[in-house]
Parts: sequence; structure tokens; C-alpha cells
Amino acid sequence: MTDKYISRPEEIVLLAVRKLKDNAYGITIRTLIQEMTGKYWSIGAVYVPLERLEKKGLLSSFNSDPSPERGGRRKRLFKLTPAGIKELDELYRINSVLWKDYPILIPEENK
Amino acid sequence: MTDKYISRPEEIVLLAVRKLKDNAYGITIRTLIQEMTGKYWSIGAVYVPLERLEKKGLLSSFNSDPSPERGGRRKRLFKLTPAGIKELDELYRINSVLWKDYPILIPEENK
DNA sequence: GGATATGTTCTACGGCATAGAACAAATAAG
DNA sequence: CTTATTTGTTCTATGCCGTAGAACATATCC
Repeated sequence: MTDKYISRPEEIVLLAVRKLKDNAYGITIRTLIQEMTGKYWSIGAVYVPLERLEKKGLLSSFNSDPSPERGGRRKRLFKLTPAGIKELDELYRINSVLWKDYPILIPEENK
Repeated sequence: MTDKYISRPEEIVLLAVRKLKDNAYGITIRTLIQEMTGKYWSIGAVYVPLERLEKKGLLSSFNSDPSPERGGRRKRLFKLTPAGIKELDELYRINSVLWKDYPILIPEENK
């Protein structure tokens, strides 16, 4: 492909960052993803894509002030860059085409 | 992840096979994918995932009778297995969750 | 300052993405 | 029948990504 796709894990991470708004950092991202997908994600499965997405210019990050309730290291907060937003829009468009007319599943009462 | 995802290329290939029904083979799959995604796909970018999906039991394939109009090698036709259908249903479900509430884009008249 | 809690960095290994040349096989032409 | 043409698949190499979890860092609490 000439115009590379981002991968599925990268897509999912981008979406999680978007949904978390000003509270997107490693732990919350991981938790949200696990909730949405219903699957276990290792720590590395979150941070490695985060790192790569930042390198590609789709995300930016900065360290928060230390202000947690109990203790612990400061957070590295992530946000979408304009390029990241554009990428998500593009993915949304392609997904719409790919899944258009996918048969609606009648749940439970399969009659 | 304990319960592995299939990759994005694999997802796209599965969808193409589904849409093509009884006419899903290398060339038509590639053409449809390029139409849907608007991107160039090499031959290998289609056949390698096809091969892997068959190995995973999500697709099956068989050679067609030789009956083309002009000549050429016989086709290797692909179809979804029950596991493949199940996988697509699962992907649809997850995608719905992931993209729920994605902001509707007002096209052109951005007012 | 040692214990505890919260978070991130590091890195290793296998597997997948992607490209395109080589190969195969069917019919048509001479 | 043998050569050209058309249609389609197989092969395989390279680099990058997916994934896991141990190690490390840094806050607060006692």
C-alpha cells in the first residue's frame, strides 16, 4: 500500500485518547480499552503504540504536575494532534464503507 | 492480549470475501478492496492474509473448474467458514462500541 | 527513610505487512 | 503442435509491529 494504514491497536489507542479528553494517560487508556474491547491488554500493548503514534505525529504528550491523591509517579498525558484527528476522521470514513450494509444481527430471539 | 485480534488487513480481506459471495478469488478480492479503501494493494498484500486466514480456519478455498472466457489459470475461490462468520460478527460488535458517538462530520457546508 | 501506591520505561521475540518477481495453466493463433 | 497471450497464484524476503511483563521511577504515608 502506498498510503500506509495505521494498525488496529493504534486505531484503538487513538480512539481511547480521544474519549478520555484531558485525562488520557497510560493507565486510564488501558482501562478504557479493556472495557471497550472486553480483552486483556498488557501494559506494553498500550505504551508501545502510544510511543509510536507520538513519533508519527498523531499524538503529543506532556507530564502532568505531581498532584495525585495518594502518591505515585506523575502522569504522562496524551492528546491528539491535528494529524491524529484527521487520521481518525479518515478511519471513520473507510470503516463506514467497509461495514456498510453489514447484516443486522437479531440478538437472543433468533427467530 | 489473551484473545488475539485479527489484524486490519485480515479484517478487510474477510469483509471482501463476504461481499463477493460466490465470486471471491484473488483478483476480485483485490479489486474490491482497492475500491473500498481507495488505496493500492499489492498482490502479496492480498494473498498472504488469505493464506493465513485459511490456516486459522476463518476461510476455506477450493479450485474452480476451468471455464474462463479467454484462458488463464483456474481460480482459487474463497469462502467464509462458520468461524470466519463468527469473527466478523465479533468485529462488528467491537467496532460499534469503539466508534459509538463518533462526531458526525458535516461535509462541505461546514457551518 | 522504609513501605506502599501509582505510573512509565525498557526490550526482546515472534509474527505480520507488503512488494513484486517468478511461476502455472488455460485458450487462441499460426 | 508450439508459441503467444491472458488470467491467476505462489513464493519469499525484509522491515516493522504486536505483545508481554520485568525493571525502574517517583510520589505520599507512617
